[in-house]
Amino acid sequence: MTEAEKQTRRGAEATSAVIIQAAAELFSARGYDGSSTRDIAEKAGVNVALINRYFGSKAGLFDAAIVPMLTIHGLVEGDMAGFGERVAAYYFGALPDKTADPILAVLRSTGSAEIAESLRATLRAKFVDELASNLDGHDATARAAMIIMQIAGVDVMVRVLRVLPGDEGEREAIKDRFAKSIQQFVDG
Amino acid sequence: MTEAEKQTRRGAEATSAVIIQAAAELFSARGYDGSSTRDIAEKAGVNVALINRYFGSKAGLFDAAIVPMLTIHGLVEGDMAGFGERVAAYYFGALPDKTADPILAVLRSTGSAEIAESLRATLRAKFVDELASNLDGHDATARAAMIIMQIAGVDVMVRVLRVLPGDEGEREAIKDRFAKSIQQFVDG
DNA sequence: GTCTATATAATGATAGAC
DNA sequence: GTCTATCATTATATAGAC
Repeated sequence: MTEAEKQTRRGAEATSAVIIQAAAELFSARGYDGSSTRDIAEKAGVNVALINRYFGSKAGLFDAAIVPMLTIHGLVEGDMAGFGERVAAYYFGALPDKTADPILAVLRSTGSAEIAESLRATLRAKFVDELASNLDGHDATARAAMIIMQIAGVDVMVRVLRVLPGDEGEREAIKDRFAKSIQQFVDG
Repeated sequence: MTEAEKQTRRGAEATSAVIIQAAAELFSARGYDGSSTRDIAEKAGVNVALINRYFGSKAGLFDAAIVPMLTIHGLVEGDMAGFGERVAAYYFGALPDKTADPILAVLRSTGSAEIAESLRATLRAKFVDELASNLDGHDATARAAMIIMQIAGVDVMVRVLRVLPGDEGEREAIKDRFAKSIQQFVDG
């Protein structure tokens, strides 16, 4: 390996990718304020300076790593008659503890005014409006809003704060009610 | 005023009180990570050093300023038949932009692992269990959990992220559905 | 393309004078 | 009881060598 190769062995694209992956995981786990650029760089195995080189700023990295992942495609694909059950199974099932979850990243970053402000339009379009377009019948937007609010609520209480559920019996009871509560807004 | 009085004109109790008031407002507006002890001290009109003098640490101040305010007494007092309407009116009404709101403080502080961890038991007792004790019929805990999750969801989407509602018509439509959705878990 | 070194600023916390 | 002064740490971001 030549001296030049030592500094070229990954390439801009691959380096961006590993930074984005590390950022997505850290932002998900600790939120925006809780994730330092140093920690992200270390996790990615790159030099700190490269974060600003490729993304301009920490906020720019959040935009690149989290915003494009904000989607509900995984939830709305499939029969909408099983939507409530599907969402309930996701939140009250095995709980994968995914290494990167953009919704967790957003909910853990609500303390940053900069992030919250920049996300408003994106969340509206990618969540509320996108879901509404998958709902038949009237008042689709209000019904989509109710569903998104409930998903945000369960995410905060179950995954971020982990206040719920208390035990296994409670988990089943809440899961059942949650599925029905979501589904009623899908149905009308 | 003597030299001694210059350094005694408020007293420990009053000084603690103004610090707590300033902290409650700043933590509510910017969350834990977003509120520096210097900003809190400045807002309170006291010296920074007094924060550690009286509360030991920034976390100790959060405990003193936010945790005792975490209660749903204001919501559960009154006829439970009107609970859903009451909560909906609160979140979709004039929106007071209260200067201090402990729930906002918590939701904006979820990025801090230290805070989230220390709040778990308190939130469980003061919100879920407290509300459950105000519900008649079976499965009170699961129903209380559903209500708390929906309140957390509306708080995040409406007050913290302000993704909803889009306009006035939407506000009314969501408010109506939200009130009914809450009330159904009060009724059984 | 990647690094070292550093600028600059802010943080939480403490010691000790008054 | 309150202050000044400061410590020690950490943060984001940039300049410039290689």
